[in-house]
Amino acid sequence: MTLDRSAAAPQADHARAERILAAARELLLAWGYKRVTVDEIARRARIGKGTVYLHWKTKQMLFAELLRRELHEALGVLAAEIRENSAAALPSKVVREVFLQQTRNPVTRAIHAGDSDILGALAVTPAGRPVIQELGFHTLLARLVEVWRAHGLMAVTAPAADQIYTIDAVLTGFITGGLAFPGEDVRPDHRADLLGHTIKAALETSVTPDEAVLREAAQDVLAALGAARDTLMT
Amino acid sequence: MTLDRSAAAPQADHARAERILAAARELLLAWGYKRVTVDEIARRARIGKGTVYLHWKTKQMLFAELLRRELHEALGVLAAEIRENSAAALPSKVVREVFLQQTRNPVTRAIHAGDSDILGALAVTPAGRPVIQELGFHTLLARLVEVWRAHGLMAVTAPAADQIYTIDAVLTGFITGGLAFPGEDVRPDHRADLLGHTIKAALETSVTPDEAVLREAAQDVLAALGAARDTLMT
DNA sequence: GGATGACCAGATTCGAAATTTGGTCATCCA
DNA sequence: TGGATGACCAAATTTCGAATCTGGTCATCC
Repeated sequence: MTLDRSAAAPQADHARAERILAAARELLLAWGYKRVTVDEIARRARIGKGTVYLHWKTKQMLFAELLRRELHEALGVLAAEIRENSAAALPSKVVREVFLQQTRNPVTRAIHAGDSDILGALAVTPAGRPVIQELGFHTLLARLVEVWRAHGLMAVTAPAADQIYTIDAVLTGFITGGLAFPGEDVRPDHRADLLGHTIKAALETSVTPDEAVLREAAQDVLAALGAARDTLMT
Repeated sequence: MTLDRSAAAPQADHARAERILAAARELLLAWGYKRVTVDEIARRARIGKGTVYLHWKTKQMLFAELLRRELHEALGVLAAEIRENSAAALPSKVVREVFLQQTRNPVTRAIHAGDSDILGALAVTPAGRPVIQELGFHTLLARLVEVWRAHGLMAVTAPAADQIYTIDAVLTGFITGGLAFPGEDVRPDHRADLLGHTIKAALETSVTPDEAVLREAAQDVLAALGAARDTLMT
């Protein structure tokens, strides 16, 4: 029977962790980070509150994992698209897709929509290491720029730091949403297109890249994404 | 003596208004909108509190005028630069300059740096009409895009609304500052250059504009700026 | 008759009590 | 006997009424 238990326990453990995560996600979307209590999460997952703490050291770490998973998933989608079509590895396409993910994903959108308190939670890796959000994203962006430059998709005449800064600023601006606009709000897909066009015009090299070059670049971009995803899950 | 008074009174009135405005500006920079009291403004201007209300109906209107003046001044600088050099009327140059004004001006910077409570105050014209800030800025931007398109400085193939949106989003992103950056912060002038480059690449027509065309466009831009400035002062 | 500051009502702040909540751990089963 | 649990605790947050502050008025004064 001990065999049974030692084999079944981790399984049950895993399933239970999933239930907790699912409950946390539901509540996060419904109430926002601050309103969600560990008690309520436990109730929804039909377990005792203490049990939550058998899986995560703190509430913050629980949510950090939730967010890391969403990010992991989003990067996965991006990677899949690039594998399917090398052209998706172009700077403008990647930035466009990041914007769309950010806009579409209910969790990131919920975070962005006022509950930025949660951002503090992201600053923790599963192991407990600090700063994943900014540093992680920034590291990835820096690596991508490096790759794009190496493959001639971006000009190497301008400093990489400037290009990184520009991408970050423009992306931020489009996500923030061109502030208060009277009347008609532009649709996400259309905004994404405008963003893509802006990045392309401002940063991509004008020559249409060779298909072979594109494929090689895509490999490196995929590698960068993979590394980022791994870091995310530690 | 009544002659003397009727001639001197408006003069004194004007000078007094200036003193009040100056005191308000000082306090705004030192304390931020919310901390500043009408009492303190009056004290600094060496007048009674009630006197402030002989000039403005409310505290909000007093600060609205202060901000409108700053904006008026900023647009004046921009106009002067364009008069001196037609090339300054190019989209990228104008946006670049707006960014620099926004960054340099202590008042707008103070507002942007946390005291957004004050933004409510901007939403009032001297007459008491509503919404100057967004609507005023947006109207000007729309008019400028119109002018730039008319003179072939911007592509007319893309919808004007898209171009307006793009400019607004990019400008917002650069002002917001490419969010949290580790380590070195890019210097304002350099950021302005990157912004200019981005706008130029994304929106300006690639052909170098003829000097004559540029001069004509500059005239229209100046007219638009003048109109905006007039509206500002009602 | 223009300037003033005491005055007022509403807004803001303060602070202590009450409540909530993240996190622990003695207890309890399976 | 080890994993699950919920009563429990300290710290944080919320409440709410009192105290204070401040925008705006107006009777008074020069």
